[in-house]
Amino acid sequence: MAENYKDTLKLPQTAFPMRANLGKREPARADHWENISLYEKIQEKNSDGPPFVLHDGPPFTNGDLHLGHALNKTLKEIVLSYKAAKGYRTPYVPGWDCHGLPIEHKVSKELQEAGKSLTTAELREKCDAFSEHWIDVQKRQFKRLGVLGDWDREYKTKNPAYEAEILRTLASFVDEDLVYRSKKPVYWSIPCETALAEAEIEYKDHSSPSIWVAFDIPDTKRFTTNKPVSIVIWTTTPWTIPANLAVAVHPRLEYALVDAGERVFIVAKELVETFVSDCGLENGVVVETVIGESLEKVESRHPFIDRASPIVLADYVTTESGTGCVHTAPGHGLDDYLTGLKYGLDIYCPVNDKGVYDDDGQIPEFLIGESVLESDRWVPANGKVLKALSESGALLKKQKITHSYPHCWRSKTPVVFRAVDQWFVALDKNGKRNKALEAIESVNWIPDWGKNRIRGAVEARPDWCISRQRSWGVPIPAFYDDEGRGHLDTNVIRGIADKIERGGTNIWFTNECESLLEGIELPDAWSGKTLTPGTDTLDVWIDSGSSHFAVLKEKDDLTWPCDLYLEGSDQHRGWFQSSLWTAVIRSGSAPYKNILTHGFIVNQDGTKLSKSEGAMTLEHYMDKFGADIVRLWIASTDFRNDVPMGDEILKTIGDAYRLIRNTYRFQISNLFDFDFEKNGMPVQELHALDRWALDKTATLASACDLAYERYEFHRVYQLCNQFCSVTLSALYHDILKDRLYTLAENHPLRRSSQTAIYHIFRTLVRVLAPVLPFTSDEAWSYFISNEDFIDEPLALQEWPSDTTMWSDETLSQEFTELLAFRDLVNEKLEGLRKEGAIGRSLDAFIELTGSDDDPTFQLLSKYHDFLEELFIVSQVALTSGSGEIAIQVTQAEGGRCPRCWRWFPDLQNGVENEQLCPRCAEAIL
RNA sequence: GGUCCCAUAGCUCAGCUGGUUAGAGCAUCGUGUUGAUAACGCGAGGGUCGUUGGUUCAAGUCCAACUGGGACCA
Repeated sequence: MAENYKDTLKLPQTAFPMRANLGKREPARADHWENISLYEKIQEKNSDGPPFVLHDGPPFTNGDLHLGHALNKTLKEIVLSYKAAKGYRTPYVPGWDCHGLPIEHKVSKELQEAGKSLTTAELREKCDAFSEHWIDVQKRQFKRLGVLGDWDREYKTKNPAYEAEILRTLASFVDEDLVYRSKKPVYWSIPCETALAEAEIEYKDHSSPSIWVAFDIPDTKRFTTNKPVSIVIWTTTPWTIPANLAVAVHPRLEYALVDAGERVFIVAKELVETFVSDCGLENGVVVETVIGESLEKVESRHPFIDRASPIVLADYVTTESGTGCVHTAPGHGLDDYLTGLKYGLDIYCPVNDKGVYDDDGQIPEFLIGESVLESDRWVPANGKVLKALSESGALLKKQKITHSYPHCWRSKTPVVFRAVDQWFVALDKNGKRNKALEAIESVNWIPDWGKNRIRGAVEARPDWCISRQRSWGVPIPAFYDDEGRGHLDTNVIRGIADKIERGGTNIWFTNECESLLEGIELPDAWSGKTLTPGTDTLDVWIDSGSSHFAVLKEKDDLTWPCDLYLEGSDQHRGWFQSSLWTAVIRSGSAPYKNILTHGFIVNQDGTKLSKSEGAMTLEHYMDKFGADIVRLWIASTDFRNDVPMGDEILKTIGDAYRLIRNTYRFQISNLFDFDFEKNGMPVQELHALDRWALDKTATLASACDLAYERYEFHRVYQLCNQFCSVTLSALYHDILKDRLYTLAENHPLRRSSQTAIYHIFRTLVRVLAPVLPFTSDEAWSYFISNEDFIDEPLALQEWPSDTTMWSDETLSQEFTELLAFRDLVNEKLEGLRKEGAIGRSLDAFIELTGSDDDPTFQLLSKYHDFLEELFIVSQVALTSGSGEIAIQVTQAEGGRCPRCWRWFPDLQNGVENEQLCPRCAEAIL
């Protein structure tokens, strides 16, 4: 019976499951790797290899990982895994970015909702715990993703030793005399007496006065009119008028002089009509127009303070509302501030922490002590300013306006914008900016446009504001005297850094001044002063920007500069830049040799990920699809551009994954009775088909090698995908089935093919391991011992090196031709199949007629004995003739061998009287 | 609004320094097989290379503008 013959076949056997069940099974493998200290073993294996140091950009520790994290970390992992396979020593110290507003904000909010109010030190404890919690979570999720690293030596920006290094970076800035104190406007909550960050602002509707104010221009001779001329501004914050230092116009806008009878007003030409009607100047007539540019530096006078208010140019001026002439108070607006810097204006802010006007010698007496806190009712400051404007004849019109206005998230009151003293780093001093630009040149930027991007960022960056009025960060060890002047000293910073290294930054918030400074030599200039420690913290970009000092220079096995930073392209302005500045200032050169950037995850249609999709955690994807699927998806895209994600893409990746998995499985299962030591054959002795397959494998390995080298992982994906589906599944494996299943166990052809499969598997699994570590390692375990886990995981295997010996150019060309001919045969077979004459190709007989002079026919003749296998048919006859090669396909005649299913002319075909073909008869002896 | 980046079949990618009818895999459709079987084979259809101009004997490939998308900044 036929079934009995099936039992005599060498059918594939393996315990390697067809169904991956990755979501469930991967965690065990990740655990296994950890249990056997795989990372350490890899390091040990390559301990004498050349170093390749990738410095990890630390993720922020405030939530579950999402796909963006996976993208970044997987790319790093692929690089390192490949480099390790190539014999490089690849120490990898993962890091965590712990300080910062989002955490402080979240924690504060929770405390507020619980009705608790804590001291700064207590708040910081909570932030620390919050951050620590997410470090644990994220670490677990990264390990689940298959990220191998030195997790025991991870770095945290909140570690005391790290914090000390941050302060030493600051000290190096002070050494170079780059740090200075100046004002800059920030959002300010008056009831809370604190600065607010963008994230702490809530926008709500608010009713404000809306006023038109005329600033007289004394020099009327420059205009054709001889009436008094005023330039008109429009504002909704009357209380900032006392701080007005300029009026901004757009350089390329046209401005009109509107004659309203007794006076002439300047407003943007486009807005004349609305201005005239808003201010009820019915008789207004345009008598002259000038271009904005020509008004630059023309002097106007402050309406009630004896002070010039020059006209300045600014690109941000629009004609969407107002008059096209913008009231400019550098101490009360960011645009105004930048314009102020540009024109060398004072960053003037007469409003103190409590939101009232200080007596600074300029503020009119009637305003001193008045609060500028906005409310929907009477605001004393606004009222008195309006009164003064009105009395001086500058107030053309006032009305109420309701608009969206920033409010404090905590006190729910309107916030003000006010300049407060900040610490800055002068970036142009001592040629630092040029140094930074030079350092950029020494770095290899991938893709190359990255250089332009960071160059633009470095060139355009204003002086670095490094102070924040926050709690969850590294304190700036500045001391303030009785007059409020801030003092920073390099010795003191270093002394404090040493203390913080031992006791953590909390000492700054808990210890008394004396104990902080105890044992530290103070500069002479500080003597005799009563000092108070400041409460500002450092910009967190100094935190992460100091990582190369705190990590690369602190650990002996790492290098400074390192070989590679690999982050999203947004870091050109962020971490790449902050790291560059700290390195250039403190060490004179860039901390990295190569910068590789990736794009961002977008929807399949190319649009930004919506909130709900973006909020989907990495764990969700790993549980549902598997880490290897996530990783394969990442490898499948050209990550230098946007990385699309969607259901269709996930499905495609799933299909590609199954193709690879089944390829592994087919190979493993057909080696069940193969022992390379005993049954392996020398490559030269292998059958041509097998040598061809090895040639293809060699090509694949070298192409993938190059692709990895160039960080073009999508090429690895494409190459392997095509290799599995075309070279193997459709050709090599399909042809091999007959040999492997039906020939006698030790038949040379069978062993030849098994030898090739053995080599191919070892190569393929190694090539794909950086992308698919779980599945590749799983397959490797089954390949080695037919068990799920082994002690020598795949990651300890070297990159395949014997592949170059498999190349065979002549054979490759011959096969290219044979395979092209095979396509023609297949077309014919399909025709016969459509007619219903045959089912499987094995049912066919092929007669080829061609000229003996025809090179293709000669080639076919050379491989005559192999053609049946190549075409997977029962018989192939070659007949000499003339002209083009004719392909005659007919149904095979005679009988079908019940064991191998091939047809033989002299075989009886009948269930009753079964008869085997000679080959099979021999095989089952 | 500014700077930078991207744009080739339904999807993911090739297409080098411009040169014959633009390629691959997957997906789709049809079909065979049931000895890789929640697997595998065979065949077929599918793109005016985002749009519009320009340079050139010749452009997916160079230039410009525009459109759409993304990153950063404002």
